Amino acid sequence: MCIAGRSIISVTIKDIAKLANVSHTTVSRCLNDSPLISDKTKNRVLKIAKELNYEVNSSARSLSTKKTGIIGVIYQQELEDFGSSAYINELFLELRHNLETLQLDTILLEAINPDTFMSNTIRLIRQHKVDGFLLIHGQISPNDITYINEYDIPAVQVHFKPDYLDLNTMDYYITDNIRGGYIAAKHLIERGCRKIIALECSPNIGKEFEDRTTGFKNAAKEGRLAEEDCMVFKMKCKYLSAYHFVHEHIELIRTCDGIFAQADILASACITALKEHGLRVPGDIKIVGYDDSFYSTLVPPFITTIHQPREEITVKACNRILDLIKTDGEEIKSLEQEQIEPYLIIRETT
Amino acid sequence: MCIAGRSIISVTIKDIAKLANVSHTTVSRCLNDSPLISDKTKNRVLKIAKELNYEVNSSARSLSTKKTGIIGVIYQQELEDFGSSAYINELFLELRHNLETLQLDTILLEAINPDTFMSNTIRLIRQHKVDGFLLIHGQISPNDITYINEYDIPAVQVHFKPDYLDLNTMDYYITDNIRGGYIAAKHLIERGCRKIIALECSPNIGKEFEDRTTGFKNAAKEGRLAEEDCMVFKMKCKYLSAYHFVHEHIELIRTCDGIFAQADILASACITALKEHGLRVPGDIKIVGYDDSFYSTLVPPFITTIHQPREEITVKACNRILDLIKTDGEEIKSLEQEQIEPYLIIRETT
DNA sequence: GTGAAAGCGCTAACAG
DNA sequence: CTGTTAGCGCTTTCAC
Repeated sequence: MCIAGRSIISVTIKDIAKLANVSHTTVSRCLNDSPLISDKTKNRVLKIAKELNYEVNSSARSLSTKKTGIIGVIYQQELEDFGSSAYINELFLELRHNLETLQLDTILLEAINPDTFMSNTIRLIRQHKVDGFLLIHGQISPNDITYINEYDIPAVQVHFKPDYLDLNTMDYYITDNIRGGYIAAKHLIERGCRKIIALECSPNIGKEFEDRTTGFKNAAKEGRLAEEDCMVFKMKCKYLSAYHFVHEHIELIRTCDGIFAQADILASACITALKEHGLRVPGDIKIVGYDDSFYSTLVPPFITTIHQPREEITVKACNRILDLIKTDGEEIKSLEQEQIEPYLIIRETT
Repeated sequence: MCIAGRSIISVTIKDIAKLANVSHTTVSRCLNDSPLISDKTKNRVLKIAKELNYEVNSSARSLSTKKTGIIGVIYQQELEDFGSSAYINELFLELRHNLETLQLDTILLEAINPDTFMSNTIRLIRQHKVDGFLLIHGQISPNDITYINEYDIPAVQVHFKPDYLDLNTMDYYITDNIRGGYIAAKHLIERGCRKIIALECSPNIGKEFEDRTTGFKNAAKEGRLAEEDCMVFKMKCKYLSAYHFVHEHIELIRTCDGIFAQADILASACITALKEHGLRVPGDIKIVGYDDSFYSTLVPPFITTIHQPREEITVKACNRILDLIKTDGEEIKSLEQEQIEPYLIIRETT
């Protein structure tokens, strides 16, 4: 099937114009649903467009509108380890999905090109390759942020909020980690725990884990646990770290009745290791995880955990970026900085 | 920092041309390292370009070259479950990384738009939004394949090879699953196993798992195992499936000395469940997994497994797609269809 | 309501 | 070796 000798793969508005006996300008207006055009011609043109299976040439449109319909999603290289970043990956897929719903395509990249060490963020902006950014990155470079702010590039920070920056100028949707830690500890205490260990992930990304510990301590104080009965241990967010921790501190752990693991993967490791020492969960010791990632329902007993409100975060972030792109700095946009509350999901480990 | 009153963010070749006292054509040639230009002007122009921090406007370039520098990577929606698709995700990140090394950006999408149920593949082609595709998808629609073939869109199938299609027209890099199954079983037999259970993942994507079973049986026959001593059980590729399987068939399993789990996650589940029944791995029963995903080194004992040659596959696929894009159907391209051999990694479960 | 014409930033054919 | 010119496909004034 060919139009004027050229394969159907590249139908242009001129082709449609010819068949509809109008100018290509009119076709363009029809396709963009301009109010200038009469319904009659609009319908006729759209029908032909459909018949020809027309799709806009996005380069051409971009060149003239300066919009690409593409969002750059920046992720953190170090999180490539899918084991310890299950939640981030779930987050990413949700973002991509939501963007698609909003008719936006997604370019995924690391902040830094691993070969040239140049900023991908800045490159994409200068190349006009994306309309904006979603940043799932706890340690984005200050340069990038400055650049984004200076040129007023639409961008929203998702999940992470780098604490080394003054982010007064950038939108973000993050979770309330203090609250999450608080809920977790409070739940343990309500279940009767009086001596609790918190497993804090380290290194800290932003203050994510530190905050969870803060919340944990707040609840402990509120529940009148003695200082020495709420201990905090830092470790890498890896299965083996928690696994070895349990083996190395088993005597201490035997004297405890609760563990707050700041990631489900750590909770899962604890359960396995405890089992090897003959300790029962939740009989001998109760455990609360964090994230509500797939780890929490991988092996029985399923893990009581803090649900990260990914649905809300991703939907809001995607809608927001779309807004920013559309208004494009016309109106002075107010800042959207929201901290969304996580909540407890009770399963079998408490 | 502004050039002619416009912010540095949009430096064009005309800006450079003015400063260098040449035509914009010359600038374009310099930037593209044309042999037509004298070294002297080339150096001068490039220096200025660098000073101005010039980056090409990719829409403009695309419009005129019909190349976008973007590859569409199509993944399978059902694989969103990161638990049971650890390997695919590792594969994807490697692909993205390699593409970036080749100066290609990556748009990630599902084959079908989940809202409109239209083909994303075809949309992107018609919109001229990508130069080609990498397909990590076992069940890509015949329509998409037909379209890709008909219009000669660069595309290479990675890891999967849909068996319902005549793929004589498309490049692919896949792994030899029959070989993988064979190696796994042979290793068990060499370690002294005489009664082995194979856990086959189902549903089958392509013939991936079926092939592994075929290889398994070949090795069993070669090792003179009795028919009834090499059993095959099908199950979902989920942790819990294998976990429950062990509990439900523990009496049978006690009579066995080897398990070939067709995914590391299944192997991991088996180990946990066996431990709960007091069976030791590898003492009482030996286990070989598949994929060499992060699951295989998550919990001790680390899993002996079949390494999927992801490095080779991804590098070859990315280089190939770049080739296809460059030559752009000029030369009649020969078909690249390679089946790459997986290999055994011995760890602690055998 | 519709069309003619200009322009987005780049590449490429053609001329010199 | 370099410049002039046209054109990629679309949107957007401006005129009618």
